[in-house]
Amino acid sequence: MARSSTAAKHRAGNRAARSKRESILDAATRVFLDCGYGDASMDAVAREAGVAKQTIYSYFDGKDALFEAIVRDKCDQLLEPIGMPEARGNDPETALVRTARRFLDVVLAPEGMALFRALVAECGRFPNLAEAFYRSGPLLAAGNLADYLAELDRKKILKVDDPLRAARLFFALLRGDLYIRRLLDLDSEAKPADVERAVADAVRVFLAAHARR
Amino acid sequence: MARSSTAAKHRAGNRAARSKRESILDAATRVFLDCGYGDASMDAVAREAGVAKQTIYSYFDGKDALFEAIVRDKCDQLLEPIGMPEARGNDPETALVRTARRFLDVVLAPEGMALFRALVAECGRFPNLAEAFYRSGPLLAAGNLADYLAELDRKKILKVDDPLRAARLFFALLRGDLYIRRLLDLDSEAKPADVERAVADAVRVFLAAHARR
DNA sequence: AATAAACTAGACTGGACCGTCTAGTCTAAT
DNA sequence: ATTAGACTAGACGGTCCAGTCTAGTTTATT
Repeated sequence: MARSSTAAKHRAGNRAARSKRESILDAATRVFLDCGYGDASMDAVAREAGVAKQTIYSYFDGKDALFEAIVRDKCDQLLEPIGMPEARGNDPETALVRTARRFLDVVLAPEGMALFRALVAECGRFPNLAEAFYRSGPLLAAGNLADYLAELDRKKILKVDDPLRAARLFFALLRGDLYIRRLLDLDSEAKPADVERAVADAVRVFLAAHARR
Repeated sequence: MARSSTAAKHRAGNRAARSKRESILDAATRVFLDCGYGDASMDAVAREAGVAKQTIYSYFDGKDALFEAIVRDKCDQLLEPIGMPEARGNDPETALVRTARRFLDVVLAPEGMALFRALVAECGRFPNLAEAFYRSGPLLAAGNLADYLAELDRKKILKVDDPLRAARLFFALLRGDLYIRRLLDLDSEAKPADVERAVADAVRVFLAAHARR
């Protein structure tokens, strides 16, 4: 273990190395999410990062590894707000509206969409990435909401027999027409008014279905 | 207009030419939907179709045109059952369950999923294909269901203020956890029991939200 | 049978791109 | 100043592939 390769040092991380690593990651994120894995070239990443191609290979093992790194990075970064449980006031409507808004803001945004499209496109090549995304995104979000719904059920505020299933249905309601159109890139951005309407619709239907009568 | 090229004759379509054209389309469908546009090679299509590569180019203008052709083909073919309006009995639950089942059978099936993944992956390169899919799939299906819901509202069986929005929400409910997991290829096939549960959940929530009280 | 069109097998061109290599430059520590 | 490690610019080998071309074979039509 006497040998200490360049790559190893980089992975450990000086200050300078970290910043170089990050600028590579930034550039790679732009290139990969813009072009997709197949059409992204390592030369383009190097150019975008203002770095020699060799430098990329001293920080990352290859194209696959770089792609994995940027996807995991963006997953952590984008899904963080979705993963956090919403403030649990006793007013379910407010909490649901906030949860829904936060979800759609991330999911419909250009970066979130590009990430998801890349994952869908490459799920055959990188099944582990798809799995990681699912766990830290949809699964975590549904779990958190389920906890809150269970609480509302205990307090007899709503009637929620199966909190996890209910949570998943709530997020499903949010993946409506707007979502499909964004996924197919038919709209380049979601208009805030449409987002607000999607939120309101989902909350209304959800509350109607789980009202205590 | 005296000239009659090979390609022109093929487009007009003998019987033999049509069958050759179809075997190319079949092979191309398999290759494109298996590998994705980028990783599919024309040599692979030729091999799979049992045809010389030149023959493909005498029937289609190039890789793009071939991809367009197979996507439009599969759209027409797969989305046909979704586009048809459901028998309109006066029992909304039965009609909704049937509609939901038909939708999920197509959408979750390997071919339907592969088509949609390809569209999502290539929507940047082929925006017109995404648009065509949207119109003959989600838009048509929602339109048909909306007509039925409007009828139910007129007959005072359900309360549906905005039939089109309601129809879209119904289909959104069907794109739940099962759908996301299939889209990311985390499950290779949907278990019938899970499909049936997704159908029942969606119908239950939808009816609760639109019940006449 | 003759002839033209359709088809096949495979070579070939031109280009893109991954990953490596070389030669030289910059930076920082001794 | 010297020296080692990090970085740059660009060339290069190898692979893959879209689309074309050639030469020969099959099919169908007259």
